[in-house]
Amino acid sequence: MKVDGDGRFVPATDDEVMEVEDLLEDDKSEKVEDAGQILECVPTEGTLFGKPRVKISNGLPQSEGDAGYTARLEYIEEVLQKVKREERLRLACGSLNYPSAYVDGDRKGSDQHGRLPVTDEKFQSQISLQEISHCSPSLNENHENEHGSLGNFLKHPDKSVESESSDAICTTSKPDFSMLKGDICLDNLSIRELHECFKATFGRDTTVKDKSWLKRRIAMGLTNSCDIPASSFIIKEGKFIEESSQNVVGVSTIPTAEALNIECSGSPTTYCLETKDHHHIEEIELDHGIEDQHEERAAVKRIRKPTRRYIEELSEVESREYVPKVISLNKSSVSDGVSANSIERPSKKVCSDRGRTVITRLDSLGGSGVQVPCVSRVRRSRPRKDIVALVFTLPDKDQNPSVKDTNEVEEKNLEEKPTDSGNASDDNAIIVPTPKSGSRRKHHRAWTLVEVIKLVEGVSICGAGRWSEIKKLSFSSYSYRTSVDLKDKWRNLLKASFAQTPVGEGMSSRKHVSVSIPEQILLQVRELAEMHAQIPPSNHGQGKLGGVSSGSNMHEISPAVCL
DNA sequence: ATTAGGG
DNA sequence: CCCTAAT
Repeated sequence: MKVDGDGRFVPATDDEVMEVEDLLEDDKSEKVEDAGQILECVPTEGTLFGKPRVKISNGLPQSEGDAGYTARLEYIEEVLQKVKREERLRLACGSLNYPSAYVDGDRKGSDQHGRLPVTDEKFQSQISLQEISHCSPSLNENHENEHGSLGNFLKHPDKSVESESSDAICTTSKPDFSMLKGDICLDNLSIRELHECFKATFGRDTTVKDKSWLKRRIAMGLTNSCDIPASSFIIKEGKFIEESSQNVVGVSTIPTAEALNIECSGSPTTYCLETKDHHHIEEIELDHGIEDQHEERAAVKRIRKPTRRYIEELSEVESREYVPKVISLNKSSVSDGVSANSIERPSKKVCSDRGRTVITRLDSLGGSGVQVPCVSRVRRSRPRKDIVALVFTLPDKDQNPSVKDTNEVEEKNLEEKPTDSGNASDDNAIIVPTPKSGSRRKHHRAWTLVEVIKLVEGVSICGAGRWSEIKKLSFSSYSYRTSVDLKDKWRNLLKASFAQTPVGEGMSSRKHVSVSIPEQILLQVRELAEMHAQIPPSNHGQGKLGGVSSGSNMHEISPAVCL
C-alpha cells in the first residue's frame, strides 16, 4: 500500500470537529499528526467487508481463534479508504462544499451553509460513483483481480502466523505506516478517521474528540480485548505491538495458539492466559496499565450528575460493571493509589431493557469525580473480569441531534467477557432467581457490532446451523450468548437483511431498527443466506442483489468455485 | 447435547 | 429471549 506523503493536509476537518472542549487539553499535542496520509485508491467499492477474508478452506488454526478480527480489520480499512477518498475528493472539489457531510446526517442536521443534509448513504454513494470513475476504470471486472490487489494490501493471517510472529517482536521502528499488510496503526489517523473507525467498529457515532480515547476504543473493539498498550496502537494480527522500547508486552511473545485465548482478568493491567489443554491461568502484571487508566480517565468527558431516576434504575438493575467512563476533574489528582488497586469500576452504566444506555455512575473514586448515592451496591465477589467489547446498542442512536449533552454519555459500556462461566458471574446476569415461577429474564444483552461480525464470520465458516460450532469458535469468550442466542440473532439478521427498504424512501428521518448494522454486513448475511439456501419467507423483490453481492464471495465453503 | 421453530 | 419438540 502506498502512502502519499506529500503532506497534504486535511483542513477544517479537525478544527471543525474540535469544538470547545474542556478537558481535552492534552490532545493538542497530537494535532500535529493530523496531516493525513492518503491511501492509494483501491477499487473495492461495494464489495468491502468480508470479501477477501480468511481462507477457511485450509482450516488453519490461526483463524479459529479470532477469525473475526480479520473481518473487522478489513472493514476498518475499507472505511478508512473511503474516508481518504472522500477527503481527496473534497480537496479536489475545492473543499468546503461538502462540509461535514461525512458525519452522520442525523447528527449535523444541516450544515453551516444551510444546505439540506444529505443522507449518509446518498452522499457516500455519490462519492463512490465519482471515485469509481476516477480510480477504477474497470470496476465491473472480475473480482479476482480485485482480490489480488487486496491480497497485497492486506496481510492474511494464514501465512503470517509463524513466519511473522518473530518478526513482530523484533520489529519496532517503522512509525510511518498506518496500515500495512493487515496491520493497522491507529496512531497516524486523524480524529476524523478515528471517528469513522469508531463507527465502523461499533456501529455508531461518537463525538469524543480525544484521540487516545478513540484509539483505545477502536483498538479494543478490533481486538476484542482490553490489553491496549498505552504507547502506541499498532495492531498486528489482532495483538498489539508496542512501538517504543518500553517493556514488550507478553502478548507478542506468546505462542499464537495461546495468544488467541488471551483474556483480561481482574484488571486491565493483568493478562490471563488460558491454555486450551490445561486449564492453566497465569497472570502477568504490567506496570503501564495504571497510567493507562489515568489517561483514559482524564480523556473522557465529564458527565452530568445522575438523576434520581438513574439511581433508581441502577438499583433495580443489578447491572454489571463497566470501565471508567467519565470522570476526573483533574487527572493529576488521580495519580495517587486510587487506580493502583481498584482500577476499574469507577463508573457504572445501566442499560434499560431495550438495551439503551441510560446512565453512568461513578462508584466511589478516590476523591475525584462524582459520587453517586447509588443504593448500597458494593461489589461482591472478586474483581470484575475483563472487559471487552464496547457495547453499542444496535438499535437507535437517533435520540437527539444536538450532541452536546447526551452524546457523551454514550454507551461506552464495556461488556465484560465472562471468563467465568455460570454461577460465578455475580451481578451481571439479571436472572431473577425464581425457580418456582420460572420466569427469569436473562437481561437483554445488546448485540455488539463486533459480535455481529463475529457471528457472520462464524456462519461463513461453519455454515448456518452449526451454532454450537460457531459458539466455540467465535464466542468462546462470551459466556453469555448461547448457541441458541446465536441462532436467534442470525434469524434476525436474516430477516433484517432481506427486509431492505423496498423502495428507497423515508430512510432519512426515521431509520430502521437495524440502522446501525452496516449495510455491508447485511449484504454478507444475504450472501451467506443464499449459499445456504436460507430463503426468508416473504422475499419478493429481493431488492438489489445486483453486481456486487453475487459472485463476489470466493471464499467460504465452496473451493470449487474459487478454483 | 444440539437444532429448529414458534411464542 | 424463552420454551418445546425432534434429532
